[in-house]
Amino acid sequence: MARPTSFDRDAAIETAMQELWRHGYEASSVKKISELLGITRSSYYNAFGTREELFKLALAAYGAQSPDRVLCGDLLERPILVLLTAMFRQVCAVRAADPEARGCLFINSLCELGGEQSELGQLLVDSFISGAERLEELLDIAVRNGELPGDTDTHAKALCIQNLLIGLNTQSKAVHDEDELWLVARTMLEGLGLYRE
Amino acid sequence: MARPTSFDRDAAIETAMQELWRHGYEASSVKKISELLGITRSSYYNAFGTREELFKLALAAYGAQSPDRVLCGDLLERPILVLLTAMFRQVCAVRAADPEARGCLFINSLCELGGEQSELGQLLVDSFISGAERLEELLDIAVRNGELPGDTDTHAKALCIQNLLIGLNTQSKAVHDEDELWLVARTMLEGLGLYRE
DNA sequence: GGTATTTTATACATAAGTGAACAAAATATT
DNA sequence: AATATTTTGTTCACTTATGTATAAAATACC
Repeated sequence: MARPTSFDRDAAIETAMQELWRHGYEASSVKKISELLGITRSSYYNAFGTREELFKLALAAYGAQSPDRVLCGDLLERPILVLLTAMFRQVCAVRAADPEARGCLFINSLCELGGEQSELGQLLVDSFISGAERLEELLDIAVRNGELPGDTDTHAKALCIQNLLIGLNTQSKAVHDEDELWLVARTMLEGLGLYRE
Repeated sequence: MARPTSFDRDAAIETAMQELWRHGYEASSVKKISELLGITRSSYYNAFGTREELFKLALAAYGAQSPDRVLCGDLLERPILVLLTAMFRQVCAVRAADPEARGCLFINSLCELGGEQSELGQLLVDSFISGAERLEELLDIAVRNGELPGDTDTHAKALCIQNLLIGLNTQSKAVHDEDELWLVARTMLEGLGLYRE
């Protein structure tokens, strides 16, 4: 019962996400994104509200295609550590294959905004903590499944996995060779006793 | 034979560095920094040239006080791995103690600008690569000194150390407890066979 | 003291960026 | 077809930001 939008909302979010991924939050002004989308700022504000709102939508869109999304799923067929190892291999492949070396949008944003005492900064920090807790749960399951020794410090290992993810994604901005990235990931996973073929 | 500057140049660079550390490169406009320093943009341009130039000066000032500066020194009294372990402990302490959770200026900048094909982005990427090579040299010395087995893959371990540094510094934006950070560092170093008391 | 030299202040011009207001356009529903 | 509803286009008012140009101020040197 109203005028329809002249553009594809989901496609616009996707385009905006790619730009945020490329240049970060602060560099992605309403003006720039509007011009990129071929819409007026008027339409931007109307469709998405503030810059923060669109950023949150972009983060969600990113999450749906991120190589570490597998960790959020509920149904895990394969053993957890096999899945984890495969995920890291995927991360290395995807990051090395990006000609723009953008790393990970989430981690980039945490780095850019995590220190600020803004709503977005807090949101990113909270998501990071949730991610670590989720990983710890997965490792606890792995212990119960006999994939890991009973005395495994799953809390420490969960933080280490997060640490490795951060490092690989950021490092991929300087190291573009998949084998080099994988060398790091494999060495670290082996050192943590988490590597599984 | 000329009018002297009304401000302390080194102090100004230090103040600018702190601000760049806090909010990143793009957020630190000439206007903001000038107002923060209590000088006019005119003086800014005259004293430092472009924003890039001041940023490079700030990077140098940061490097001189960074917890990982020990890796650049030539004279190493203690065994290298003891020094390395101590450095990581220092990184954890310093990052946890920062009430603003700014992480590491260098790594923040690599994350923000590393992907862009700008002069600064390339400079940061190059510095990162140099850092990895320097670490590899140190590990090679450690092998020769008998601190590490002869078959150690120093290339892999050097990249892993860089990875760990990136992860800890960025993670410190979300994890403010020194013990938690150290837990990650120690677990990783032990896993890599690099931990020494 | 006069002069050369550099810093600082001020102004100018221009572009980018934000946010709101309001009218015009488009469409689904009645 | 009229209307309610939402999107879109346009304008306004304002701040931020960059870069330059030019004049005024302050000092060192002769």
